[in-house]
Amino acid sequence: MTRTAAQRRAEEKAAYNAFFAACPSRQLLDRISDKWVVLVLCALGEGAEDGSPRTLRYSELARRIAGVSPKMLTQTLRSLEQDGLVTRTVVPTVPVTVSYALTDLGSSLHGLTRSLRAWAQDHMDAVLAHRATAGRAAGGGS
Amino acid sequence: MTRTAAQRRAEEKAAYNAFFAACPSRQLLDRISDKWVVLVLCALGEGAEDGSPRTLRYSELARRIAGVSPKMLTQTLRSLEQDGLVTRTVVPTVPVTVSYALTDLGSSLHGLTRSLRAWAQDHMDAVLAHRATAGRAAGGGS
DNA sequence: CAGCATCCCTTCTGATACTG
DNA sequence: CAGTATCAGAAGGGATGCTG
Repeated sequence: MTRTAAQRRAEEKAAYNAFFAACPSRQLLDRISDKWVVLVLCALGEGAEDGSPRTLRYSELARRIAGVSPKMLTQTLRSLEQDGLVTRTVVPTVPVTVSYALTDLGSSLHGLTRSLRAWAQDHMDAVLAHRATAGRAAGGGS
Repeated sequence: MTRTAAQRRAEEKAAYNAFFAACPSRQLLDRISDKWVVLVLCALGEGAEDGSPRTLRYSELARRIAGVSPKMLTQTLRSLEQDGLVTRTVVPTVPVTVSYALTDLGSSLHGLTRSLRAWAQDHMDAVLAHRATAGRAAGGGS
């Protein structure tokens, strides 16, 4: 059981492994593997590569991400805020104004979510084609 | 790259856009934004960059992805097979043997899932730190 | 070994309605 | 505008038992 400090450090460095059920990274993976998370990060990150924060208001996000209910949008934003991926800024104007923006951490994930969205759009036809042929290859079908 | 505004409009209109609720790519995005999908693709794709298919048996997958129930594993594999991301090969040995492997389509997504898993593992500490400070920011920290 | 079927509980998610 | 609260239905997901 005796381990050197170097060994222990190396172990801690590779400590997180999403293949392990008990690993916290599994939960994190579950969180970011979410339709709304991907779309929110995509919306907030679009056009922000140049460094401009691209802050979006709550209603702007809701408009951009068609079909999202206020509940899910709020829930998603809250979890992202808690995890340090987005910032929430409240401006106490008369009709209160709330704007959201990506943090550096969020930006680092945005690239992936954008690719994910792009993949879904780019390969939609291929998947659709496969679904159409699937199931009839086995001769099954009543 | 010179495109008229009309051409660009037509192109955007025709393309899949996950921001639209009715767009099929929204459903596809929802499908691939799944914990088990990510882990299965990660498991099947590991070490397959050189072209070796890296086929895994059902039980091997189950062992690798700790904590997955047979139900979820089968369900995930079926959906991936239907969408043309993995192939399912049955070898009629006495104890029947079933192996799974990524298709080209699946391989194209594997890079993203691997990055996703890596992101979760790499930024776990940062997220954990943020969660710890979240909520107590208003009352000062300890 | 590799599933499928079933039960059953939990979580998620989407309307709807209401508030500061 | 930017949420919050509540409810009901849908889906997720585990445990168990059973096949080929």
